[in-house]
Amino acid sequence: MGLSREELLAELRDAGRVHSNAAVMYHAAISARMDLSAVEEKTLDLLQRSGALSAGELAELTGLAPASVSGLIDRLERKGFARRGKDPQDRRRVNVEIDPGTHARFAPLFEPFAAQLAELYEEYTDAELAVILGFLRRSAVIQREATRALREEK
Amino acid sequence: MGLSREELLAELRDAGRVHSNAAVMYHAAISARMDLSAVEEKTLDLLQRSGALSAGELAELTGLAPASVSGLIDRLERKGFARRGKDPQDRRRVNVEIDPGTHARFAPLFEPFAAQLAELYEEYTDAELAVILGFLRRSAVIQREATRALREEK
DNA sequence: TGGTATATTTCGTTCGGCCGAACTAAATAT
DNA sequence: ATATTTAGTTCGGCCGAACGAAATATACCA
Repeated sequence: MGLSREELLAELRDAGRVHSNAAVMYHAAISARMDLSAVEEKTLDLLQRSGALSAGELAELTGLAPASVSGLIDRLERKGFARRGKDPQDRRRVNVEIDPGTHARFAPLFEPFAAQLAELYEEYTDAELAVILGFLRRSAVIQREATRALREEK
Repeated sequence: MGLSREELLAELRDAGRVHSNAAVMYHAAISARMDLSAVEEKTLDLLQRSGALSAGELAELTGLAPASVSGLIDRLERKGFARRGKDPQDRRRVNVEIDPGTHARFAPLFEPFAAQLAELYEEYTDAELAVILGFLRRSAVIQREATRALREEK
C-alpha cells in the first residue's frame, strides 16, 4: 500500500509525463486520420471555440501571414471542415465558420476512447472524481500559463 | 458543493478535453523553442527510451523511408541532439544515440512548469495524490490503446 | 464624388522534408 | 574467392505550405 510522499511525488512526475505524451500521440493520430495538419487542426479548434472568425483574426491567432491564411481556408473548405461567408456589416471581411458536420465527423473517432474513460470513471466515488476534476482543471491552467511563458519568453 | 454524479461526469469530460489540449499546446511550444519538428521530437523521445537505435530501426519506428531517416539523423546531429556511432558487431549499421547534453538542454524549459506542478501537489493529501496517480496511469493506458486502435483501424 | 485606408486574394517564389533510385560498404552464403 | 544480400547514404525531384508583393474589392471620410 504505502508509498511515502516522496515516492508518490516521484511517481506522479513520471505518470504526468507519460500521460502528457499519450495525449500528444492520441491527438496526432486523430489528426492523421482526419488528414489535418497541426495548423489546420489548431484552426478548427479556434473556430470551434469562437463560432466564427475573420481571415484577419485567424492570421492574428495562428501567427500566419494573411496570404497563408487564404490557403489555409482553401484547404479547410476543400476538406469540408469550414466555410467562407461574407460579413454583412463589412463585405471586405471573410467570415470563416466551422462546417456544422465537423463534430459528427470527429465523434466516432473519439467515441471508443470516451467510452473507455467513462468506464474508468465508474470505478471512482463522487469524492474521488471531484479530486480528479479539480486536479485536471488546475494543472491545465498551470500548463497553459507555462505555454504562454515559453512562447513570449525571449 | 454538491455536483451530482452526472454533472461531475460532464465536467470531467470537458476538463479532460481541456487538459489534453493544454498538453498538446505545451508540447508544441517546447518543440518550437528547441527548433524541433514533430518527427524530430518523436525521434528524440524514441532514443531517450531505448538508449540507442539503428537507422533501420528508426525507419521502422517512425514510418519513414530509409532515405528520409538519413536526413533526419543529419538534422538531429546538426542541432546537437544526437550522434552517429558505428555498431562494432556489424559495421554497416549506424547506431544513433541521443547526445548526453540533451536532457540538460530541455530541463530549464520544463522547470517552471514542474515547479508549479509541485506546488499544486502540495495541496493534496497522500491519499488524494494516490487517487490522482492511479487515474493518470490508467487513463494514459486507455489513451495509448485508443491511439493504437486509431492507427491500425483501416 | 474622389481619395485613401483596410481586408482578402492572387501570383510567383522559396524552403523543408519526403521519396525512389542508384550507389558504397560490409556481411553472408556458395 | 566470388556472388548475393543487407544497411545506410547520396542525389535529384517533388509537393505542401509558408512568404512578400501586387492586385482587387469594399469601406470610410472629406
